[in-house]
Amino acid sequence: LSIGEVAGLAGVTTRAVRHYHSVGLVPEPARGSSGYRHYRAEDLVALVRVARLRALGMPIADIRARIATPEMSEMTLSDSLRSLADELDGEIQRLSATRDRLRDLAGSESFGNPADTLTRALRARRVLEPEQELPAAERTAAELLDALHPGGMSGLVDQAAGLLGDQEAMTWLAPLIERFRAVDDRSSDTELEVLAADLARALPRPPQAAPPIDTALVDKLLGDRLSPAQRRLMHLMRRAMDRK
Amino acid sequence: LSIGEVAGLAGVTTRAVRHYHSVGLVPEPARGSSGYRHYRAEDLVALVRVARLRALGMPIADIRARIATPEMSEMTLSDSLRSLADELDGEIQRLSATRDRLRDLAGSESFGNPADTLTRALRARRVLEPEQELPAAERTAAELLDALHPGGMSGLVDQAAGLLGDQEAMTWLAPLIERFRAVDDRSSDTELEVLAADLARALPRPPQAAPPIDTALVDKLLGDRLSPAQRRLMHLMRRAMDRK
DNA sequence: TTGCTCCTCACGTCACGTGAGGTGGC
DNA sequence: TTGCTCCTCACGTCACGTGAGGTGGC
Repeated sequence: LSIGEVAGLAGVTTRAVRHYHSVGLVPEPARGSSGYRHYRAEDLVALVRVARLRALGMPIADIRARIATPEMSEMTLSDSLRSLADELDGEIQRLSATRDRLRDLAGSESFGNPADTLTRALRARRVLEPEQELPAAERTAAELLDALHPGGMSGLVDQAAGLLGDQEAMTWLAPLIERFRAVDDRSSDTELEVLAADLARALPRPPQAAPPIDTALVDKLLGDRLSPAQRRLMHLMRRAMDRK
Repeated sequence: LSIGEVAGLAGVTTRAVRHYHSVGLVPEPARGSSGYRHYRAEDLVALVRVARLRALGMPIADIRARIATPEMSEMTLSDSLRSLADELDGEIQRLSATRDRLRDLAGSESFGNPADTLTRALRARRVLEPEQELPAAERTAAELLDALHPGGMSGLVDQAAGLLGDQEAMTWLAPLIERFRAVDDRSSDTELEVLAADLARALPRPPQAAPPIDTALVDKLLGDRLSPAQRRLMHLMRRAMDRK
């Protein structure tokens, strides 16, 4: 038989057959005067054995080990088939989880647009007027928050939904947002400390679910984005939150 | 931020970050005097965007296409997420099927031992005596049949179970097997023709489920294994079966 | 001063796929 | 004589992993 014929019978390509020869999985058959490989029954049997295991997902190294020690008992073969099945179980679970998240994200319409997502959320809560846009600095902040939060902006919005949905909370949160936006270098230390304390009291403690992000990194990121006064305010707030 | 810091925040390795730079997925950030990359908020945002899509299984080429045309609508993004999910569905199905076959084979104890499987089957049907071994030539034939049959030897045995399990059939099948084994070069053409006709009448038509194997290939394989008389017998049988 | 992180090549991974350039077989 | 199959390099795939050999930063 020619290489194309045995390949067809084994259900693999000729390239795969040559590959198995080159790595020693299947011995080279005899050659004719033209250099063509001539396969006999044993050669086909050896090839099909390998092709079957490959089709089941067994790596070449494992197949080689099995061929090197043909006295390996059936028990051991059953065991390795079972362990391949177990590995597949794990992979199927991972893929299923990813698929479910993909379907969620495809339906949520908020993936990859953190600023728009936040704008919509704030408008729905009347923190922004229907036609009012988010200030540029806060759009950047939204993208950063989205990047740092494992669940992205929609996860953040979900997490903050309790606060944003609470009408009573909004009556005192809105003025705080105004005061935060008004901070500049002319704000006095006393003002900053009072605002920091007020904000720390008002804001919910971040749930431990989100892995803690090194505050030094956040500081580095925001360093060139905030005014010195805002940076001092953030530090005061963080200290106040930590004591909480 | 350093490359290690952004990599940690994005949940990837530093090598992956450099790779994204080298293929143009994430722009190179500014460098310090020491040659170190210095990442700012935008750089982190760009990196996390890519890392999220990669974690969802989107190929780099697709991510690049999406970045090249940022005006691509949310609809299109939802669509590609959905199509990724659909691809995963297919892969999950394939993996589940393979896993099930692995579990079957692990339990069947007959994978990879066609001759032993056939010996057991024949002993159970009393075609072989309990201690009688399969003749060497028939062991080879069993391995070849196993290799050529898509379901392997256990599939073949299952397929032949109806015939082997039928006590009445065995009463006339056993003598036919004896007559087949006795064929040699002294057998006359008439004898061969009669035996071929008898065998063709007795054997079940192979079910069409098994993909037909080119008879010329089988002939090549058996050419050096059978005596000329046996080859003639096979040809006569095949002709008789085809007419059936 | 000692680790630790960073830098840039550049080869390795895994199981073949895919030409490139040439020759034998029906 | 014309396709078709076969032959042997040898690079390509995919997304990085892994040293190798060297230097800056805390």
